[in-house]
Amino acid sequence: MDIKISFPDGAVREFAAPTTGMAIANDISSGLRRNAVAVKVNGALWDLTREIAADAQVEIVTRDTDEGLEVLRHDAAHIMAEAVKELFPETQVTIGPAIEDGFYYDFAREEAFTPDDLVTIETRMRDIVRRNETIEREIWDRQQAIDYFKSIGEEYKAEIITDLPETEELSIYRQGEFLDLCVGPHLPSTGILRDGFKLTKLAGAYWRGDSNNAQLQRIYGTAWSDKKQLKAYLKRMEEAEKRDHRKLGKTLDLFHIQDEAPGSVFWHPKGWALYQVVQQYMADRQYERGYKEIKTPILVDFSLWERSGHAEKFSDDMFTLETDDRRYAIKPMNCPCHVQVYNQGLKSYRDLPLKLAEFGSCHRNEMSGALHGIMRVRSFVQDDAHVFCTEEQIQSEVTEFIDFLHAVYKDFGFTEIVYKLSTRPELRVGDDEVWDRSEKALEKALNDNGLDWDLQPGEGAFYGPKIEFSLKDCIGRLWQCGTMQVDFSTPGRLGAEYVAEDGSKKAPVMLHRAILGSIERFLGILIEQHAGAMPAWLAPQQVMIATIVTDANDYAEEVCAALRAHGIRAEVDLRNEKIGYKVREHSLQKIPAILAIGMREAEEKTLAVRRFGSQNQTTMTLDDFITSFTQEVENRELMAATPNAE
RNA sequence: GCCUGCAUAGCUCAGUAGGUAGAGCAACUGACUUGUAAUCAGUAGGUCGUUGGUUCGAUUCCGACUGCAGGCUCCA
Repeated sequence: MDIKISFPDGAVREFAAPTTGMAIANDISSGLRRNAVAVKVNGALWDLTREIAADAQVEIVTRDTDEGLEVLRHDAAHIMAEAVKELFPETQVTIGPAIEDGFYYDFAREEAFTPDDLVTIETRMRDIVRRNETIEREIWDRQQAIDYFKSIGEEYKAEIITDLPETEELSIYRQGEFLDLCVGPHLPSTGILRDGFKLTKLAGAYWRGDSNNAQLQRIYGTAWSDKKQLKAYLKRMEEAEKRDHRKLGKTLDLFHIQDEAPGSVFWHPKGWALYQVVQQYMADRQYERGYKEIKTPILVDFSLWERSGHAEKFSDDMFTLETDDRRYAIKPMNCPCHVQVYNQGLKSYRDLPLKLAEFGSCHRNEMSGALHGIMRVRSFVQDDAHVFCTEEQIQSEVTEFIDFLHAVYKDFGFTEIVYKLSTRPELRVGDDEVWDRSEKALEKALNDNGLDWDLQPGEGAFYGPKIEFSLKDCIGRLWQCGTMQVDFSTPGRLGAEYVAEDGSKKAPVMLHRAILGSIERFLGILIEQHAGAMPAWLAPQQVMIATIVTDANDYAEEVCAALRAHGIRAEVDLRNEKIGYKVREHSLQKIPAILAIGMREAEEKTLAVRRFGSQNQTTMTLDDFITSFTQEVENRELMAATPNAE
């Protein structure tokens, strides 16, 4: 009997039933068969060797596609597990998925793996690939599977199966002596993985992601369709690490952190200049959009935190101190203080929405292992603001905020933003009906803006749902920056109210929101985004005036004074060095414009302008330079447009 | 906080099978007055993260602590 197989290009061909993905690929071309790793049957990923017995829509998945790579990476994880079981039979295997760029597998073993073990394991993996073991899919009975894994000491696997829904079909993949529970699909044999993989790092990971559980040993690896792709990836990572903000913070002399103040930043003149540009920019944009900037205390009596609910939920993260028989907390958040400002004087519905903003200095006693450069610190400043509004105003305020955030991120050059919506957790305050409305409001705002977003069920704050806006660092790690949180609880707890149209007193809704998140974290991402070469409007030092001969010093000073008078951040380099030396040094410092001044320029009252990223020089008058550079800064241009961008 | 690893000059790094360390750049001094990514010569610079132990002797071996890196957990 023949079955009809239709392909993505619309073609339909008949095959004798049953057939397989492998047979179909082979029938199309030997090249396709060689590159095939799986097959999509009516949209579901299947093993190449699995029988196709009825008419179907079929697509061969090749090794260089995203889905193909996922299969390869998943197989790499299984092959690693097989290698580990061969080398260290006392080890229990747990789970091992494919992840972005690679894979990992979590192992339970008394003894710790060493970096040397990684080399041994990788070598054994290559043996297994060379053996080209057949990988077979088997359907097992639930109890049989539990008994089997228990019998070989794989308690974790048995636990996984026990927790699977009864209805689930149990597929077990067999490769050589190694059997693993897995939904698949997998390669027909281990040899197909080839040699585009490498084990990268060793880490601890909690069983089922819960820090109350046992800690397992996780081995990470990366895997690609071939060795060339692997090398390209390793090269990419190496290049990306050059953009690390911690490295650039040092070489560009922006900031440092030292042992005596872990998680707190010492800002150097150039770093602080950048910091202030960003903060002032934010202050101006907020002013334009009707925010009122305030400043509240850092040290506040602990009782306020008890009333706000922070003491209960946050006390582990709070720094506290006792003096004169009073207990204080160093604020970890600004919200309770903002409510105190709101509470001064009677508010009417006509005052809403009231937007109170603060560059609030917060301190949180983050766990030592969580600290990371200036991205995750213990002392940071939030571009925090609280919008006090009525329930009816939530929707428009959230929409307005997303628009605001986009405008800001665009100015800084960020285009890739990851959106997440976190909804009601189990432990929460407020009626479900109110939660329904606020979650809907956030969801609608995301959808109205046509954004792709991920749902994080149960991840919301106890007082309300939130949207998280995350940006990626140089190696693709995600950092939450912006946030929008709906809060029905805090205003009531802290006695905030307004007089409504009907004369009754009501508690306002509070929207906690930040765009940069923390200025420290945002600057870290910003530095990595631009690889330290900041656009003119952000560059801490915008212009360096470098003299060629000492006789040009006076003119150089004159130029510097004129630039500074126009608000341009300029310095002079009068050192007795060759121009080539100065150009090299200031280029390495990634200064947007170097103005070289020799006798020619001094006599003609001109400048030789060299922009960062270009080898060219353009001679122009001081006035022309000031005009064009000022324009570039005012427009917040991301790329040097004039005078000689490459 | 947990797991693994790391800590040598201002920076980037080398080194010691246990006998108190070296390079390049930077700094300082002198010469050179220079035209777009490193001018030459000389000088100086280190309790080898802190702290216990083993040893005749520890920067090196072992332990603790602190910090950092990667990951987990947690978060802006």
